[in-house]
Amino acid sequence: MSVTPRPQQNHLLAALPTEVLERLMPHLELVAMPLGMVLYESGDTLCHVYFPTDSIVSLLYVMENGASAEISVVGNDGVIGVALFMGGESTTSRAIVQSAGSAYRVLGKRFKEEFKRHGDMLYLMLRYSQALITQMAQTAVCNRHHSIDQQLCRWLLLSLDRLSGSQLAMTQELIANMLGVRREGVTEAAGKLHRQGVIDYSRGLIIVLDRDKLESLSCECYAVVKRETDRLLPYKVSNLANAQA
Amino acid sequence: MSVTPRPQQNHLLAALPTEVLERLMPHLELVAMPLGMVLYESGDTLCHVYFPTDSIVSLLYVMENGASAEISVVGNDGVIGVALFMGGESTTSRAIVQSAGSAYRVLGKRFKEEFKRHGDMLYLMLRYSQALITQMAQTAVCNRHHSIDQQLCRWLLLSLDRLSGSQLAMTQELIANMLGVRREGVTEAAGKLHRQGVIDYSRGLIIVLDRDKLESLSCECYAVVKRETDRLLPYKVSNLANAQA
DNA sequence: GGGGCTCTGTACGCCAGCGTACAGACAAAA
DNA sequence: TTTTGTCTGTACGCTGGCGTACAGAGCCCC
Repeated sequence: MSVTPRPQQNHLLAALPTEVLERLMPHLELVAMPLGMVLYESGDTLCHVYFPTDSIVSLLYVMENGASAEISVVGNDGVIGVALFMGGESTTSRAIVQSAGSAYRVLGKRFKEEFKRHGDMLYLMLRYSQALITQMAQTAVCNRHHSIDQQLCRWLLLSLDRLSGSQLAMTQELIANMLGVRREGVTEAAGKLHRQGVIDYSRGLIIVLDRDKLESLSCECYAVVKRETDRLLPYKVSNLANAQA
Repeated sequence: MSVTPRPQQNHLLAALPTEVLERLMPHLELVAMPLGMVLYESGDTLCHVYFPTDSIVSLLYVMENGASAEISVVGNDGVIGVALFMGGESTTSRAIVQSAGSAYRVLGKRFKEEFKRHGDMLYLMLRYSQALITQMAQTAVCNRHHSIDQQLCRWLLLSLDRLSGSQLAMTQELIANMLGVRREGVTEAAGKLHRQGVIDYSRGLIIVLDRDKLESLSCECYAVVKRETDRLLPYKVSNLANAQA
């Protein structure tokens, strides 16, 4: 537990050429990411970008009446704070830690310096942004067309992919907030999965027993996002500048 | 009708410094955009980027079973084909003309050359991309939480903003496809608006009579997207490079 | 051991939106 | 003028998810 995570646990950092990463390294600051921590609020001017190593962050939109909906989810596959290099400096959503862990962060200013060198970092970040866009688009589709049962499966899979192991510490209440549905709806959906032997859980700890079945019960949205993310960001993104040509 | 549209009718092109626009000008090709024209299909490799002058294009996700949902809408305020410069070269959505008109297009290759000069074009495109992201996020929220009545208002306003005048040529069937709901649902919602004197319509032509009321009947989503878009892309985006610093 | 808190399970009425079906209204074509 | 096709209106039963309410169950702390 007390092992210091390496920056390379984040796939984006790992995908950077070594010399770029070394340039960045002195500016990387390890931060603890406790559950519920708010990295930024809707409208806040971002001052850091975060690269999770083993934590998961949700981008959540909170409506005027307090209801919420998850827009996308970021783990060690991504970065929080794309608005910094997109030029907007802030977004209309909230970034909140959904699964505790750590992250490396960089001052936005430093980060933009590297970004502006117009090399691998820029192309990598743009590709990641497109993956994020895909995820948001699919969230919109899923919210329109799929049942809570299906969405819960999708959500569990998205989280699972960003964690090691097959457990996730998560209450039904929190999941309901993310999905933007009633807690009771999640209870029912989870109950069905339990009865089918797909998951096990109690008091905020969910254990996935049968991942394959989970995938088969999920809507197509999970697979679409995963396929596209893998396409855009293969494990080791090599020679980005060339790929861009 | 037969007046040739100017490139500057597109806000993004208009926002470019004159010397950049002049560099681009020889490569701009005017194309007619008839209703229903598909600019690209899910998975297609994009070869042009399109700058609408007076047409409107929907980014639509089509599911395996044929059901669809609009992800975002692009008019003379934007550009179709961000995936080209994001590096993915394709997307999971379809781009289809929702309102006939014209657009200027540029070969992706040419466009990327200018983009890579790393100047105003790049920053402008990134800012636009963030506006697009905001729109997608809000679509997801809206799909989750708001009634068809509210969504129809939002949709009409989004379209209206991208057209001159207060008419839109659009059947209820098409609107239903965009919103991802039943045609009958749109008929009912439109009927309510009609009875309240907000709109008038017949056989594919909708006339907005009371825009203020339309805004008041819409959910917050419209205003959120509009505010953020205006923030990111003020009418004349000046001195982009400095704004980025 | 008991009190309090959080998390989960269940129940009931309600309604928005769905699927389906069909009829009238209008327009262009024949 | 009739026909044909498109667009719009209405109806009916069904169900998924909502709002609300409350009860049991596990955990921590005093």
